[in-house]
Amino acid sequence: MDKNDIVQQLGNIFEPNLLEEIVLKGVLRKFSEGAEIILIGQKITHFPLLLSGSIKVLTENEERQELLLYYLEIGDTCAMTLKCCMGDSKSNIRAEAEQDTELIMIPIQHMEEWMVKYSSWRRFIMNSYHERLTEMQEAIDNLAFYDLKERLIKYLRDKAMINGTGILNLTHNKIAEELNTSRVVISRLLKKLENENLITVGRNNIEVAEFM
DNA sequence: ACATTAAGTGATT
DNA sequence: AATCACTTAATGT
Repeated sequence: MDKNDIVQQLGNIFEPNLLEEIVLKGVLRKFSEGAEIILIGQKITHFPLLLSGSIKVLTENEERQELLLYYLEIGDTCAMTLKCCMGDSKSNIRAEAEQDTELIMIPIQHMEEWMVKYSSWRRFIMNSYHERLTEMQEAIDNLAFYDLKERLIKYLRDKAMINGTGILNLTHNKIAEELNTSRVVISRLLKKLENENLITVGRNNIEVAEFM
């Protein structure tokens, strides 16, 4: 991916002068599927702008139990990282490449400067906060108001959407971890969903039906 | 052939 | 819905 591609991907979001600065100051990075992008407790020196692929963002407690929060797609940035730029600079989330992903990493010192200089940057930041906050709210009432079976259905549907395919390479164990439950329970629920013809399950993969 | 990892099952809380 | 203990099946070396 070269400069022209970057301009292409982000051209609708940012004004030309800002685009130039992004290309100039940013560092291009690639992560392959499954790679860890940000770890909990990691110090944040750059914040990511997503060029291609997708990233999943999770929280984790002291016992290393995790919970999926939301996905980032092209043109998104991580609001949690933005938060880190403001105050204390340790990450309280974990980010992992959901697919092969290209990012442009921008040193955090440009944050504030750009807020003053570029209106498209201000709009972008506000927008990101808004979107992420909305997604967080969804994640919360998902947790509070739905049982595990419904959460699992949502999880599979989102995953299929993000990956653009109904065929998901997942183990029951991975799903259980991301939904913070146990493998046995997931296995049983998947079997139920299969009986309802919503999915078909195989070893290391699940196929989500079209209409789901 | 053997060890490892993923998934299925029944019983219990 | 979680946990335990155990089985079966698939896969890697």
